[in-house]
Amino acid sequence: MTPTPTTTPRTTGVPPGAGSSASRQHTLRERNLRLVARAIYEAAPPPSGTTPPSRADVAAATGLTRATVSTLVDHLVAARLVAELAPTSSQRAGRPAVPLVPARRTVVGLGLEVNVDYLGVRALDLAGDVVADAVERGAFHDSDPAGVLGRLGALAADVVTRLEAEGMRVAGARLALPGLVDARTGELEVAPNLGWSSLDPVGLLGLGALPVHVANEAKLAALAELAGEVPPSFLYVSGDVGIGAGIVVDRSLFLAERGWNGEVGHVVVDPAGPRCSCGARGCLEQYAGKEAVLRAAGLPLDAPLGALVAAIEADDDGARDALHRAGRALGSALADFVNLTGVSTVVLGGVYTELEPWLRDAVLAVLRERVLAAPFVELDVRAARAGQHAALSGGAREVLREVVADPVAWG
Amino acid sequence: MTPTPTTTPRTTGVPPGAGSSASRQHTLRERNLRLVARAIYEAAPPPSGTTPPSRADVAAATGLTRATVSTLVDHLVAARLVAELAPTSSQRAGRPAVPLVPARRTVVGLGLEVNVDYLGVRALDLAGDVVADAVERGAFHDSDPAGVLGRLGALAADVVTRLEAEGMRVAGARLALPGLVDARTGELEVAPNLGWSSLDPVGLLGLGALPVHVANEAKLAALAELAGEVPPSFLYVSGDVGIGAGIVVDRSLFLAERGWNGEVGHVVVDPAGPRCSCGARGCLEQYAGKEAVLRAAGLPLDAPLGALVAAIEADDDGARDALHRAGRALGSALADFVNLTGVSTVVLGGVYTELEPWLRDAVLAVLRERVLAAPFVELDVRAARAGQHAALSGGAREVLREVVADPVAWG
DNA sequence: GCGGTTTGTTGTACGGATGAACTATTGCCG
DNA sequence: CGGCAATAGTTCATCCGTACAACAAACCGC
Repeated sequence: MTPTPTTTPRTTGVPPGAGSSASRQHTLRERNLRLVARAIYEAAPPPSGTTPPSRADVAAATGLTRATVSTLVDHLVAARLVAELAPTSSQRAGRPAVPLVPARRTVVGLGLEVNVDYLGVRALDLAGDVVADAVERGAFHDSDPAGVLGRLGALAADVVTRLEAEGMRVAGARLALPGLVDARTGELEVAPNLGWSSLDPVGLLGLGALPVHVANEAKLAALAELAGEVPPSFLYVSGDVGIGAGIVVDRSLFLAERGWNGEVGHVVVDPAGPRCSCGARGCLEQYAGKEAVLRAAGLPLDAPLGALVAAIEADDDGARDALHRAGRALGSALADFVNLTGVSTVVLGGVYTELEPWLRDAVLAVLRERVLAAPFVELDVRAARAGQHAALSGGAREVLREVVADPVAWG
Repeated sequence: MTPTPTTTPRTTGVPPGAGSSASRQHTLRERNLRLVARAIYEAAPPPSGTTPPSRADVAAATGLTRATVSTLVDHLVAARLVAELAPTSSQRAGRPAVPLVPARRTVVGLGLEVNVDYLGVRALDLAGDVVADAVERGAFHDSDPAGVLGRLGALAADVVTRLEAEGMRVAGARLALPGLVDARTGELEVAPNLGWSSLDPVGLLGLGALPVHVANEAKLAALAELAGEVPPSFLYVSGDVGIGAGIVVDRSLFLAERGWNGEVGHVVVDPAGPRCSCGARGCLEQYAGKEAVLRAAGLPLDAPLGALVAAIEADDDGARDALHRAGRALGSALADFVNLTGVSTVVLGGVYTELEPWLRDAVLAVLRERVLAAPFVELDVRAARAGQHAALSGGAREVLREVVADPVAWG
């Protein structure tokens, strides 16, 4: 009866993206390559006392045969993702093992960042070494996105050409921005402190073919903590003018929907409190934001953080008290955070890192009072350990994590 | 030099559980079996108008060859996980397809629950049909765990023997409890409304070899929503005396660390508010808990929910106002929840389901004010659709999800 | 009833992991 | 100093699961 006898698109009943994709033979190889790469990489950094693993060690750890591991490792070595050290004759009998370590200065990841008072580029190699670092101070409050991102792009391009001249391959880049970034599209919705909104930062960088992903600054900074010893899951809270957070679960970022989580700065501490820029009343930001703390301590809003530390160390009771009250408010909001996410470790980043000695007790005390599971878990509050401009390191690290997760793409 | 020449345990440098395990040939088959099973199962339920997929449809959807899909489907049919319908001669040319559907009454999952006023067992088959349902009312406030769980175990054992007599296999069970359950060990730390603490519920059930996992009631109830049409990620908030929640991300439960998340009942709404049983002040429970709402509406604390609904429908301004205020408080706590998790859909469960018509506007209004990403996402607040005793269905469903995820174990 | 069409099956080829040898290189001990 | 035990890494035949292509089966329309 239908006049058009064309092939009618049938409703098959199977939804299109139902689950992951089909596994073929080469999927197997990819997965095992990843397994071997991870075994080598995760063995490397913190317990530096131990010898790097050999092919046989990797075989034992992964459950693969020595034969299989051998061919896989050969691939990784050929791809310059893994390097062999000189066979160190151990004190044991038998043929000496060939230690396998992450390759140095072969493949690098790039971390980019624009924040209120600086922009920068950092490159890490697979061993975690900083092979390039370029930070420019500036005042980017209410700045021009095209100009600033163009400048950052030029800086990054310089770094890339220099590294490539030295024979390294740049695997990709992560751009950290202090705002709401759509984890799916990579577009920036709004960055209040920069005065930016609704733009595509990757295009403005002008970095050509280099794959660049964009993310929120606090979230990339959270990933930088993974370079050291941390529990597999933690909340990274970054204090600045605003207060952002990254949720790390099993060593990877929690990004439901579009990744707009961790907005701890606008958790209500007191509905009768002062009005916040977001329109609500009594947001945490009004108690524990950088400006709120400086004001409470009787310091000018543009005072450097060192001034606050100096005041405390000079036994300024006002300053100490300001931090104590900020810590209680922070604890209150973090109690909600912990109650809602079930993650029991809090890492204090941003300006909180330096202030941690005077914040920690108050935060922890409130957490102990208010977290329901407190009797059954070990609550932990600690300072971040990733150093200056953590988002740069975290971003670069994340690029390399992808390389290790899919070594085939880099063979 | 060491006096004992035994093999010294070497420090290999590779951490033991580094990543997943090795992929062998049969891993490939397992993964593809899962893929095929999912394609068939996910195609089945909601768009019932469409024809079930054929082998060729599954091949097209998964990217596998028709040949491969054929052998895999044959396995699933032999394992009685999938059934073939009669080849329906469609109106198209060509050999008629054999529609593939989830098998009925072959493998079933069991949902168990003990709550304050009832205990029950429910069995679902792979098609989602209820094949057994046994609920007993009771008053289990401050009850004896061994007695109550023993009774539930006996009830479950009856169901199991009856179903097995009919030729079905019981794949496992999930026990829902209104308290803090350790997602790793399955132990119950505390269930205030039952007066239980520090016990191993699985042992007290006495169900022998049947694999039973334990989980929080709200979390299993959340999973029941997946039977209908829901977004892949949502917050399920279950109102009762206490207020619990389940966080569903990409159609599976978010369970960081020990799964102690979603404690939205103790988010602070007002630090100057009334004291809560948890020790803090102004917890959401004091504003939007069942008893708080009844009290505010001028009803006795043990009044049935219907009384509140009746009062509202009789234009009782006090009752309507009580719900409006509860909705505002709920909205405030949920705004924190949404800001912290980034999940923008809220499903109202428990007593909130029935009250949703009078809660929704207030909740949504506060969310629109307070969620930072509100301008960029579609916030949604809706009533649960899973029906009575959702945790029973959610638990049973979860068992079956595991069966489908690893069909090899049931071949 | 015959070509066209779609479904499902059969046989061959190929890629990748395995396990059992085998080689390589050391320490230990007589 | 030479044989032996021990450990690391490699080689090769085999197995397993998927792809590809050809084929059989069952329908449509004309």
